[in-house]
Amino acid sequence: MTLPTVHREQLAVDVLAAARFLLGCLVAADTPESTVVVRLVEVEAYRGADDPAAHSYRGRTARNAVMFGPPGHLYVYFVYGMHFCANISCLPDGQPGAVLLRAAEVVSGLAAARLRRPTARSDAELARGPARLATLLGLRREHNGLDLVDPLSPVRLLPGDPIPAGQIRTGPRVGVAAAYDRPWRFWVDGSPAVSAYRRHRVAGTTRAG
DNA sequence: AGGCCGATGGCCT
DNA sequence: GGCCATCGGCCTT
Repeated sequence: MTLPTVHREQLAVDVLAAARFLLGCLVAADTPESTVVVRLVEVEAYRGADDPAAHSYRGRTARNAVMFGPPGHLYVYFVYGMHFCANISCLPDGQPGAVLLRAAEVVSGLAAARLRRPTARSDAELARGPARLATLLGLRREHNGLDLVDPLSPVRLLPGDPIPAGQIRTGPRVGVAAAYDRPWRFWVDGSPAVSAYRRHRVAGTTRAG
């Protein structure tokens, strides 16, 4: 028998189409004890070529190199000195783009998930927010570049039940200052795991001393 | 329910 | 040196 798989060419598409495609897909992450599986319910699209908010907008660097590579790979970055966030590369090899994984619902491995996110006060909070989701899946620097389409990978992207188009909502990306009005955030209407919209923090509020 | 703020380090100018 | 694709705690409505 063969397990259902996501095909790389399904991600070799524009970031907006890839974002819609990824809603409802599953991500499976192995732990030593078990496997945690989540269902994606909120994502954001970032396109290197013409999107000032994308990490790849100003060209290729060591950090954003995965965004320029083949689709279906994990782009993990470190932000605010303490959090990791995870993206899936898309667009054909050579064209920079990625979809940020913002929120998910736990499908299986709930006990392991709760251990990884002990501060969550409800199961809906386990993976509500990109850093929380990365923590739940155990994603860190060493997972950067991982091939999510490889069935032998410790973190895998799997197809889920498709989300009916009428259940997909769009709006501006959370916490993004550049190109703040682009409705490139996509989420599943009614999911309790979808994070609330927050505008980016206004500049000039940090104090010296 | 929503705003404000501190923590904390890598990346880029 | 400033800016972050954030979170959690504390405060005010």
